[in-house]
Amino acid sequence: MAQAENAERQGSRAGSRDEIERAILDAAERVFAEAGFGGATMQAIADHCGLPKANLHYYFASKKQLYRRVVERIFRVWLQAADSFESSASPEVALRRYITRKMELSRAHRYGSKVWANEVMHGAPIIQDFLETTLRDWTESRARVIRRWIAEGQVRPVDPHWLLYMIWATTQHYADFAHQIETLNHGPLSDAQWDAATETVCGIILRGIGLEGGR
Amino acid sequence: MAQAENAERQGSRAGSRDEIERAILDAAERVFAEAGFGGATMQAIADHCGLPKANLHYYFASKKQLYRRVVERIFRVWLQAADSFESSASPEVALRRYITRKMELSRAHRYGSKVWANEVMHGAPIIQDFLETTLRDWTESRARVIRRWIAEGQVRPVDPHWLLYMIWATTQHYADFAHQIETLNHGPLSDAQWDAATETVCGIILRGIGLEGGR
DNA sequence: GTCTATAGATTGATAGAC
DNA sequence: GTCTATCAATCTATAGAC
Repeated sequence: MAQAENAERQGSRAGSRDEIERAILDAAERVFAEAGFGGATMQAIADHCGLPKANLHYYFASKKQLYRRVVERIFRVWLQAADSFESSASPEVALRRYITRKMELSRAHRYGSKVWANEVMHGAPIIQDFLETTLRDWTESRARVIRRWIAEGQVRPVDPHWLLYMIWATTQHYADFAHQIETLNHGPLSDAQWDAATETVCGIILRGIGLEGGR
Repeated sequence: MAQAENAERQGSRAGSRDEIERAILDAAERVFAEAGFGGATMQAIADHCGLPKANLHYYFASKKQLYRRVVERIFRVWLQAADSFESSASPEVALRRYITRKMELSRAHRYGSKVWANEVMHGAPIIQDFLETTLRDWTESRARVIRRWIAEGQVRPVDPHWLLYMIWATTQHYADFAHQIETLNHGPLSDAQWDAATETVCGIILRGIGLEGGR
């Protein structure tokens, strides 16, 4: 009943507080991605979610805080993809699944990827602590797995870091440089093209470290 | 004599007009890279080259024009790297040389690479015509070369575009995400690490498309 | 909880003395 | 060609009516 009262008070057009916040975060993610933090304006974000500008300051105290919430949300998506790198699986399965998941994320969360890239390019003022803790721990943990594969003779000897950077770079490129890719492609990639690109990325990397078609 | 008069008139501290413009462009490249176009301020650029803010407007009419000049300069560096992809060479030599050159550029021109990435991520408002002409022509020309290699059985069958995107993504990642890499590495990459990363990138890609160590 | 109006701060750009 | 002072525009953030 308290819920219904609440909905009443909010008027008919508006959704719940969570829904409105999500709408604002979606709009902000897109505007931050396309204009950068400095180039983004609260007015543009308000326009993109059909809200009066002042309302944004009711839900989020400041532009900086809104930006921080956007970045935190992207971080959760990143963690989700990181989990798909299962150290218990074979190198073929683990890497193929991880690369595929990262490609899917680049397609589904283009704007999030761009915000992340912007944040890192600008020196990671917001997520520096995350880089030094969660990301570093995750990277070293997977590096150990890859070194184990190498010791077992399953994978050609490479520094795991250069391999991981290559996977991150290549998959995220399809989001961050989507505009360039779509210009060269005379339009957005089709489903078939996404599949082909994913397969090619998997193929080159797996074969490049000595997997698939062995020797 | 007219030259000496000119130097006289400019005062003792300042260099030639070209030197001052270059100093401004260097500073602008760095500030645009680290803050984005919207986040960059003329004041910050002026501080970075030790000039009063108003002088910037004497040499460059507007912030937008200064930005355009920075991007044009980066484009010339890009063209220089593109030339290292020699279609007359063997696939091993051509690709290894191109990748190596791109890695060198990522190391030498970190800020330029970031400005380029920013520009593309924001929809390439300035360089769109270049993407549709020079870049597209270059890409299709090299795609034809790669398809020829494939037809000759020298390279495994892959869509040349996915291969080129992979090379661009991986090499530019070392500039654009330098902050993340240096955080994970506990400091800048050493000469030996740059060499090792370059060698690993070459090795994985060449082997991934069936070159080096054949089968 | 929503919206209009505006205060307060920043910044791009220019005027004018030197 | 250099530098100080300042205008004009823009944007974040808030006040206050509804």
